Amino acid sequence: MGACNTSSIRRDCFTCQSRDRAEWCALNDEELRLLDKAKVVREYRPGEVIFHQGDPSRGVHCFETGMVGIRKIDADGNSILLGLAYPGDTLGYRSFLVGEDHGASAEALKPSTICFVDSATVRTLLEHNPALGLQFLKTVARDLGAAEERILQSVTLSVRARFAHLLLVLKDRYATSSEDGTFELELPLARQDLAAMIGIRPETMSRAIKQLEEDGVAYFSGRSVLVPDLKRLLREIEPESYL
Amino acid sequence: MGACNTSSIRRDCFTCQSRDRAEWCALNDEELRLLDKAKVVREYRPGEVIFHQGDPSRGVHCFETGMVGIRKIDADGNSILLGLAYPGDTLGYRSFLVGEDHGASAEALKPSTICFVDSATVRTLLEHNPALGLQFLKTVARDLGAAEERILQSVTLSVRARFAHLLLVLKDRYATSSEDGTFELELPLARQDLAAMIGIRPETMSRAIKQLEEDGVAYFSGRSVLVPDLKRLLREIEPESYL
DNA sequence: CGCCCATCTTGATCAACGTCAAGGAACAGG
DNA sequence: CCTGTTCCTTGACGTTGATCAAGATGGGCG
Repeated sequence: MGACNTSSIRRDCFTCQSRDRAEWCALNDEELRLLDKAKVVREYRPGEVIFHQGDPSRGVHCFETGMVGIRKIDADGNSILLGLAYPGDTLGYRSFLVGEDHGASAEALKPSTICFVDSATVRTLLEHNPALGLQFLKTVARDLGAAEERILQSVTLSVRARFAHLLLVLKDRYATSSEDGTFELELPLARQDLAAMIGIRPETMSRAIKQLEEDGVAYFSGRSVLVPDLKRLLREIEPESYL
Repeated sequence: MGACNTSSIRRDCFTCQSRDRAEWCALNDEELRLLDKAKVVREYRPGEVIFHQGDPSRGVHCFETGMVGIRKIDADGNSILLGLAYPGDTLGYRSFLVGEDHGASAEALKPSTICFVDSATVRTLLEHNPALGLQFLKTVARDLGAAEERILQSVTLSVRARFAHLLLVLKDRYATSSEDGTFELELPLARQDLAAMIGIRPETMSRAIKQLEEDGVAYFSGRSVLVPDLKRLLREIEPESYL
């Protein structure tokens, strides 16, 4: 699609708003030019897959706008959402770095614009600019920390506590008003996917929601959630508060 | 082994056998000299802690000989073994990279020799030699892949399947004979710690062991395990084999 | 040899979660 | 407006693994 790609507007790495949030902020003009020339932009509609688990890694994906989910499936067909990705994130960098096939799938959850950069280019940039590697190092180290935390939580915490935790994470990004402890939340995910985020069945998610409502911790209606008291929610993830 | 390196003998980074297995293989002589001068060697007895979860990161630890366990505890006191570390591994690099406190503890499980390298030195080396950063990048990316795999397994697989999986992992390092499908295994861990590796209680581990014995999959006696048929064990981690 | 202590095992019980099955709600397309 | 489809909820039930409480085992040491 040459110079144009969406509704006829030129997208390039220089004006990409996501760039400063990404690892690529380490690049200088010359390197950016290389990146810009190599990238292939593509729009994805909700449900479309950016790459499949098991596919060979051919490069990395630069997330420009939208929202995508990282999904991992095991041999039995059980799947969980490993996480959500947002503009500025780089997708599929892990498989690229270790030279393995993709260990998870990425699929658009909202309409998304994502650039693809082939392995050779990324490798050139990495060798050329050490700072880029250090940026990636920080990102992947952070991700690793989060993953390890999640391993612990998935074996020690109850569904209820894990769900409370998820709500708190989503709050930071999707809470509309957070004044006196009350806040409202517009969920970016369907029930199924909420369930997949914490590795449970949709039925169990329904019941967890019902319980939280019965206990007055949170009220759900469609995709919007009302939390009347942040402290009540926080108490859900605390150890038995012996007060 | 070069200058030798056991009790009361000079240890240096040049003759360290673990070096070529580690990220530090990227260093040249000059850099090695810097590392060698900065490092502080220390012996740890089983049970001794190298660093505690929550401690600020002051640098990284280079594993020379022995065996250590990485343990993570949550607010309720539940703990799991995130993994085992061996000579050649670098410990605590994650916290160092993101500049956070240690997210887990490291404790010696066997007598171990471990060098400490302060943050300033590592930072200098990283800035000085880009290849070192790329080495770390590979390591941490690999670890992240393993962690993500484990998240999925911990929520989808049964205790039995997770235990079978653990046995297979330990097999690669500790199996004595692996000829015709039969093999024997000398476990490096006590039951408690085996349990902690897959996030279950010791009681449950006992029962899992009993079950595997009743089904003829594996026989346990103290720390040695006899697996009469590898295929039987493999079948434990497969989806319901509709054969 | 016998004792102590830690570790491991066993049993009984219970809550949590998955599974199966059925019914309801929301929504797009005709 | 109806209809099919997908998603969500609810109920009944079974299984899994945690918990609590005793015992058993085994190794180090006097």
